[in-house]
Amino acid sequence: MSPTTRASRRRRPAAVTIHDVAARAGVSVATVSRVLNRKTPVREETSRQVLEVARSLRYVPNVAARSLSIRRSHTIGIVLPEVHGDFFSEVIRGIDLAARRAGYHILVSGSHSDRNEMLEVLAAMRGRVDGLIVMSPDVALSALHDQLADQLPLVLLNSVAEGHTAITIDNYGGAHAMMRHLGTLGHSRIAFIKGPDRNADASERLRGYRHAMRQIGGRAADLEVPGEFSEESGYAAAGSILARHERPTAIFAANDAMAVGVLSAVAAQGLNVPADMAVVGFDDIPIARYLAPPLTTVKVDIAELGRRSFEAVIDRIDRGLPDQPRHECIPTSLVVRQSCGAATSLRRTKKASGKKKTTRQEEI
Amino acid sequence: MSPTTRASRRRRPAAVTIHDVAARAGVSVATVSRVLNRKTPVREETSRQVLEVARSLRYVPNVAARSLSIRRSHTIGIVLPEVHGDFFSEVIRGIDLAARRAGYHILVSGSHSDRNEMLEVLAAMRGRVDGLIVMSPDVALSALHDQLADQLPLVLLNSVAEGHTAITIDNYGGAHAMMRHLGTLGHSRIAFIKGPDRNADASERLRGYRHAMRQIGGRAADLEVPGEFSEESGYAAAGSILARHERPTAIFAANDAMAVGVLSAVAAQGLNVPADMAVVGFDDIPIARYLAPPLTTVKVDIAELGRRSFEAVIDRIDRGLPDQPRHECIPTSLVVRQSCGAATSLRRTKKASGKKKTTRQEEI
DNA sequence: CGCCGAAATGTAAACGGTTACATTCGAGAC
DNA sequence: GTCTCGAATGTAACCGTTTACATTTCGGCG
Repeated sequence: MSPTTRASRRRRPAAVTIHDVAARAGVSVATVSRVLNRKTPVREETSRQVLEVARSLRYVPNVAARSLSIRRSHTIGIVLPEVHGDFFSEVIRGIDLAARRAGYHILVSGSHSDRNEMLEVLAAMRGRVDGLIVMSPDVALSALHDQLADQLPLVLLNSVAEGHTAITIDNYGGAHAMMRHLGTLGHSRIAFIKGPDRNADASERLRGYRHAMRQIGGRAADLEVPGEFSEESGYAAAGSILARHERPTAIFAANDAMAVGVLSAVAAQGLNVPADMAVVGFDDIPIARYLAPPLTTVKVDIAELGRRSFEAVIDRIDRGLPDQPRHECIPTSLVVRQSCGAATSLRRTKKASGKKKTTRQEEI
Repeated sequence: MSPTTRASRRRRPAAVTIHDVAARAGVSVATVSRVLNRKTPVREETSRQVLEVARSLRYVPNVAARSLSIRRSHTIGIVLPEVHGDFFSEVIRGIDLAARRAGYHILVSGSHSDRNEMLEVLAAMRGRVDGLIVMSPDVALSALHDQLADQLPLVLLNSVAEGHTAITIDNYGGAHAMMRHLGTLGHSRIAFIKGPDRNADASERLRGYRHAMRQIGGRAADLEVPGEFSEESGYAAAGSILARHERPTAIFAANDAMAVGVLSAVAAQGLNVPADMAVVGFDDIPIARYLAPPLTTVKVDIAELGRRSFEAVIDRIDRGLPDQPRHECIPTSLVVRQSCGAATSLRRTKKASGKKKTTRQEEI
């Protein structure tokens, strides 16, 4: 029974397989496989021959068969709360870029911060991916332990949990630096619009705010207002802040989306930013510089976050898992624009370049 | 040789397979498979038994093996110019939602509108996906014909090409409706900031603008300014428009990102929107309503675009390809806010609900 | 000229499912 | 009790690779 005999036995037009290539090139499938995977010595001559036949036949290896055999899918799974929005899509982009270079694919799914949905997604990815990048700022990871415990290399994004490798943003440092900046400008009654209660980023930013407030000597608690990271919640929060009898002089929104809402609310009351009220955010979303006035904020290199997390999974995949969990922290930088009322000369401050945590950059 | 004998022969901890389940449940692998796939009659009793064992063993079918056997990956590929940004990430979200419901996964990659990169991505997806959703507003699809021609079900997003099913947005209708609206408000010297030259969306929007200008009687050509769909290019374009000696009374940016730049530029010149200059955009990105002043724009249901395109691929996958290419068009709706200077009473106009093309909705 | 060992290649057994086909089971008809 | 026939289940081939192990090839050497 020649190798070609069983071509197109069942459904479909039948694709060309490694057997077809082998037959046509007059060698065995093993040789073809070796040539294609650059393994073990194959005579130059044979190699060229095989390659040529493969190309002429438009042979494309069947990934399923390959995966089944080598037990690798060359795909990594990404589970995020959402798959849209400035932040998440930028993370995806960062990962995609790195993955592509490494010959990997990405499988993306949003969990909507819902425990069951998350479990579902995780279950569905099982077996499809060689590693997992999970971001779950809201859902307690312990709840997912069962699914995550299986021996898949895992990297946590912006959330920490014992025993797992994690990559996070320096939320605390960023918030703290922003507060120092506001302090420098003379502000001390600084209101803070918080993010969702159990969101890890949000609570770190809050921690930075509180710590700085304590240093400044303000009573932070009175000035904290709840928010949900949405423009709408920022708008609402600003409303409540502006209504205070002892009005703060600055508003620090825990993310830019809320800052956008704040700007809108402040303008709606006929007040001027930054003259009547300084407004700052966190994230440096693309439109931040185009707001009126341009928003002072904390810049986060999100794509880098994605890139690093990919490197981390790959690392664990490649050397088998048994290395201990690491924890990386991506530095942030202050971007001073006009909404904070700072003099707007172009100036760039870098502390001893290199391992700086939070750099500061001012722009026009 | 009992089925369990060959467990863990090669690498890795060895996962539990269908054979293990079969052995433990005292049935054959065929029966297990049938139970799990709800195929052909299996006795209620047996079924329960198998299900129980499977659960207790935490059995998860190996997708690679399954794919290899049934020649389906239950995954569809998505190729977009970029994977981040408001528009693209929203498309991904729409597709993800629909896909998840149907038990499908998505494989995403960005092409950066580069021909070679696109070919690469397409090649890498071959065999991994059951169908493709491709958006390539810039790259001529003919260049990709070779890769696309293979028998994979394909749906084009926002671009049309002979012989392919396509889903597009009613860019023409949306732009035209916006122009009618501006006309109603008394504008006739309306500048238009175009999108990238060979971008399909951009040229349709331009077509809508031109057609409307002809009806209004203006000489459109003078008033068209190049743009690149970025905030920055909008800013620059606005600058050149404002410098004209016979200044237009309104600026229509081909997308919201550019409109953001325009607002910023107009403000920078100390002019007021809409009093001195009406500004409108296209897309209705999330922050549009929070801009100062809130932006009048054309709303596009992007998630819906994603959803529909998914339905379309699935359709073709399920019934085998041989149905003729369809072409669907997603309607748009006018969102009147304040940047156009219209009276801002809340009013909602719907023409005979149902197959309306462009609806108009005004809001506070 | 036969022998040796390394290099090159071939053979066939996995990988873990699905499913065509064969087999067994069991209830009702006679 | 036997026969019949559909329902339930089992057997094993097949999906297309990779790769351990077996086999062949071949250049040099005694």
